Amino acid sequence: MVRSEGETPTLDQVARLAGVSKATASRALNGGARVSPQAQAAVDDAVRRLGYTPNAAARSLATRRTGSVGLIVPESDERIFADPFFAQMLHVVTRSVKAHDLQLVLLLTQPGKEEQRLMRYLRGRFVDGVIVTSHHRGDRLAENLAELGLPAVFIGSPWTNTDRVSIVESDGIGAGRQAARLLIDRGCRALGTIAGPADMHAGHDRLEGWRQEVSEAGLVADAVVHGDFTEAGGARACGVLLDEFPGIDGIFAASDLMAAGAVRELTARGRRVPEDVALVGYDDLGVAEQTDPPLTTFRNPIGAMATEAIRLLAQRIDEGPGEPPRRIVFAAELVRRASA
Amino acid sequence: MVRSEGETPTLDQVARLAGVSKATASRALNGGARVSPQAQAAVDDAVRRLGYTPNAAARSLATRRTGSVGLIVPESDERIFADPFFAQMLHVVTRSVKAHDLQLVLLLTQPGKEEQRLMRYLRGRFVDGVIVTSHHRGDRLAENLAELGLPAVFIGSPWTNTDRVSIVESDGIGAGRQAARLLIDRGCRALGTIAGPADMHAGHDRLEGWRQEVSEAGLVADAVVHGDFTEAGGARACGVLLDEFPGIDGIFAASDLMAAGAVRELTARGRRVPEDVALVGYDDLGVAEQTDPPLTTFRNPIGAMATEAIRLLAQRIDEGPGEPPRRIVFAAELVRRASA
DNA sequence: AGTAGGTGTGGAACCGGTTCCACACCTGGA
DNA sequence: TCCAGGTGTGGAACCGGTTCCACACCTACT
Repeated sequence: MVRSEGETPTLDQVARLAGVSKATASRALNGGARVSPQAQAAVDDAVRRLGYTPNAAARSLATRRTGSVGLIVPESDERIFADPFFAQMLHVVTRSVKAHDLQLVLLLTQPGKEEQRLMRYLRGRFVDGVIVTSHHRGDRLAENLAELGLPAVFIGSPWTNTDRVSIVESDGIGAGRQAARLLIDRGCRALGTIAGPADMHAGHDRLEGWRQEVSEAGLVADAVVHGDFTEAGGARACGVLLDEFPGIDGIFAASDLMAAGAVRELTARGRRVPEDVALVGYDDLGVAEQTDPPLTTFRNPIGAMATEAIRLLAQRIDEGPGEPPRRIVFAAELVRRASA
Repeated sequence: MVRSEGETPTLDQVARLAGVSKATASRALNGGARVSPQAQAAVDDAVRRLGYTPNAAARSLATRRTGSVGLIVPESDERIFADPFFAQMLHVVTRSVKAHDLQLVLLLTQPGKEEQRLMRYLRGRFVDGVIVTSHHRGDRLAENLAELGLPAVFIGSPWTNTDRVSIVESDGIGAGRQAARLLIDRGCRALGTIAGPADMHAGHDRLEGWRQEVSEAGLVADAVVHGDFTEAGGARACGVLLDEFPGIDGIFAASDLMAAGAVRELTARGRRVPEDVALVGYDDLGVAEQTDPPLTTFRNPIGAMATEAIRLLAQRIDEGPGEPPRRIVFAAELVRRASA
């Protein structure tokens, strides 16, 4: 390389070295429309010799694009690192984002807190758009993002402003119904559920579907305890269920981590799974295979959701705010193992 | 707010609304040196009424600062999400970075691969500096970063160019020695170790320390099997150790995850821990407490390392390349539990 | 031969901030 | 009274790209 260490070459230097104008050099860099083969070659060569890379800030300023998107996760640290859901989510989002040649900026915030700070950041246009996952009832993110006019896609529905942002989600109602149906079909008559946190939409839907199916089958659907999506919380909730409804013989837990806690609690109390109590989980992200017995559960389609979310976001960023927000629902596929 | 939805206000509009020049408005925004109280108040008011936030790209272009730093993790996906080390690292780095009012850009790459793409990104000056963790032997990151002149701090030493970048690490040699000493003191005479991957410096140091202490005690230090820092790999490595050195009575594993695998393998083969084989791990990030028996291990000081790394990085970004790179070593504290 | 239309090209404006510098004004000390 | 020195202020240059537009040139068709 020609340039000396430390100082970064500019487009101006490239253009001079190639013997063309900045305008032509710029065009040559970006696809080469309206550039002669000779000019293109000269620029390519100059770029190589100088080791040139466009300055991100300057390009952003001119194009009004940054080429990066934010992943907003309004969740407490413990949950983020204990729940494979987030690891997996981060994984698939990272991969999808890479496929669109975008950069990912991770924006972890405490739920409810720091929202001002976050909005200030977003208003600065550091990112072209955002993916929001794990949205809670109290957050005003959907509203704030819509007002800001920043392209946003929610993975998992927010509680309000659902018509102002794009949403990609899994069919929690359907999963809840299927779980209940499965337990009923295998002969369970005293059903209970360990639901997700009441302030999260995903858990709410699974509970709602379960309720519907149980009621329609003519059974009572009042054995409901809310957990916090952690294993310990699942064990606790399971304990409460057993105390209040001793005859319980079938449980739907809204996440595998909570189901794993339930297995532990049931085993500790001498109940066999599935003989005494059948158990259905949700997520299938590794945990379900490692419990004893392995869990019958639903495969949370987060790979598909993330891919679709990024696609939607990239499209929205490219096309501008013309199109109305979209909502896409993926079915969660039942995976039968031994627990029910 | 006065402005209409969608369009972002500029400094020019703020200045006009406040009745001052752009220059004065800019000064008022940044600390207010050389600004009269009246002008300051007028600008503050205009900012509030317009809901103004400075445009990141424009500011970056002018100041040659972006206000964000990258976290480079050259590691395969499986390991990143299976090993609590990374979760914890991400957690503490996120927190430290926030304290310095910086933004974190997560840069996950496959080890060895994609380095060109990464360097192109860094040359674009999207970030002011980088933290590198989990460096492998084949990577040329240290060299490339040094040449680029981008402030960089490695958590865990790279293999080469150690004098051209700043390094924060834990004392692997000391830990290896201590582990060996502990096993020897409790009466073990046939020692083995499940070392880390041969291409990672952290594992190398722990092995080296162990070797030194074992040799100095007049014992043979040839029972060495390399694992891959995963649980399955630990179990496998333990199996190999037991096959080749049946009389083994003390093992040092370079990570708790591998130690957990070793516990599983030992138990499966009917060896009691610690009665038949004593076991020492490394990391103490949650896993060590959950094995049966809980692991005697070393507390990997990643909180302290991350804090220090960010401090060093922020300082280097502020002061420019004047100061020479620094190297800081933290001791890993022994945590005694039941396995040794 | 004359013109319509396409192709390369470079000058210059522009994106939205920061900062250098010149200048006006005010204060206090000689 | 004069001047040195400090304080606010605004004009203008600058950061490093992209893109609009005018223009020159060349081809092909009427």
